[in-house]
Amino acid sequence: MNYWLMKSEPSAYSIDDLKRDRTTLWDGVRNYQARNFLRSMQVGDLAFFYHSNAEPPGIAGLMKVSKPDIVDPTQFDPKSKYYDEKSPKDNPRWRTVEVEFVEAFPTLLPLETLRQKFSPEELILVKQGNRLSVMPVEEQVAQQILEMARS
DNA sequence: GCCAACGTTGGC
DNA sequence: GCCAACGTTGGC
Repeated sequence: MNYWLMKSEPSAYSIDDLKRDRTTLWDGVRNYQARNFLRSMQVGDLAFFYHSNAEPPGIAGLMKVSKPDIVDPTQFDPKSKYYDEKSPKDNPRWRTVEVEFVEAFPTLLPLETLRQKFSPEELILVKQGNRLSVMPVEEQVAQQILEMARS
């Protein structure tokens, strides 16, 4: 079982939206490194739900991978903002996963707190200029995050 | 809204 | 394959 962190702008889709929907398809990721992480996710993996471009930004909750390696349908939808005309139909470029709501933390764990607690080596998220929207989290770090978030 | 830090594109 | 120009992300 692996831990991950996935970013979403809460104005587009928040932890409360996921709580309401119970599951969602994490579509729209158009970065190869993030795509590769998505492809390596397995059912039961846990992922932190990070609110980016928020005030303040931070980790809002936890979710679980419920379906692995799904072809992202938005790449073939000309009306979608994630449409990719260059993606071959017989070899889709963009994959993703379905995630399931696990919990919303009592209070948001702000990026600032994470910066104080973890070095960039421990948690890629806090590396300056990091724009990756899907990233792995070390198990030890994940445990500490859970402890902080739940207390 | 600004802009630094990226990732991508395309000419050469 | 290099790299300048461009577009995007996301903290502030």
